[in-house]
Amino acid sequence: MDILRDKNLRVTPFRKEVMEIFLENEHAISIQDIEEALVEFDRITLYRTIKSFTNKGVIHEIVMPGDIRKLALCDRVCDHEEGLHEHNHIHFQCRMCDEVYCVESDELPQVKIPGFIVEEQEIQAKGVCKKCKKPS
Amino acid sequence: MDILRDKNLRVTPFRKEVMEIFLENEHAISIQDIEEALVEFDRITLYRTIKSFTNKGVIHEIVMPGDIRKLALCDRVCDHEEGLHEHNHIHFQCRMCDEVYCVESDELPQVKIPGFIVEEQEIQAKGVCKKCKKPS
DNA sequence: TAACTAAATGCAACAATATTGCATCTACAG
DNA sequence: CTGTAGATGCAATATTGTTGCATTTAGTTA
Repeated sequence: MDILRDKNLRVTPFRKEVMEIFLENEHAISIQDIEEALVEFDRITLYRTIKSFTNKGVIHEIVMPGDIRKLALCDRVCDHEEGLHEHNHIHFQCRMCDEVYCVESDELPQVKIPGFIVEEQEIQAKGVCKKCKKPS
Repeated sequence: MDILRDKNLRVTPFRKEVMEIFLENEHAISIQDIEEALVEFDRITLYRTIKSFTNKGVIHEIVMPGDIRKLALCDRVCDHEEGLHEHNHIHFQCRMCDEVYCVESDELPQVKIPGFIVEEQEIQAKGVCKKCKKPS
């Protein structure tokens, strides 16, 4: 739970539970996933916990086409500050298992749009994930 | 209103009004934008209208980081079927005016992820739009 | 280890957003 | 002009997220 302490977030039993859930999953999870994983909890506290985690850069929000909203730990693939996503960080959704993963791309070329100044870009990809490609 | 008729959607006064709003704006609009533009309306009908339009490919939904949900006409930049977005279609949000645009990129290279099969990709960009870059 | 304090929690109440069922109406095909 | 599938509008309800406030607690300091 040093992740929390490092970000100046108090380590409470509830926050530990929530962190466990994130650490157990290697893919991004939804708020519903968290709610289902918790045995007993207060919704308001959960929402505030998520907000704290997001503000401090412990987790980040992922929005995919089709109203899919997920959360994922930040330090897995990036080390962002205040919503900035650098590196070759891509959000990938598998069409077989539907899971969303934060992955790194080999190369991530900068997009150009005539007349527009592009400062940040985020790529969302769909296809088949590593697991579904070659089932264990 | 041939757009609607072509997609086998009945042309009703309400749908005409909604279409007008889409046609008046060259950027994507939110449900709230539509609600504000309508003088008097039934929310349920509006939601159902949006759902019909989306299902038939008249409009498409755009989800941007930060819980930003917008709607835009499809035929402007793409000719998709059932949520498939092909072409060099990019969703761009201006950090000055906050508007979201559907734009085309010069080139849009295919992203590669080791171990994953990438079939589709969508790019969300942020920066400064054409209008804010050089104010009229 | 005891006490303090800012941070976190949990309850109640609320606000905003979206959906379902059903009766009525209407666009448009024949 | 008429029939009917599709669209509308109302009521009721579900889902999702927020605010205020009193209470508790993590982590610091004495």
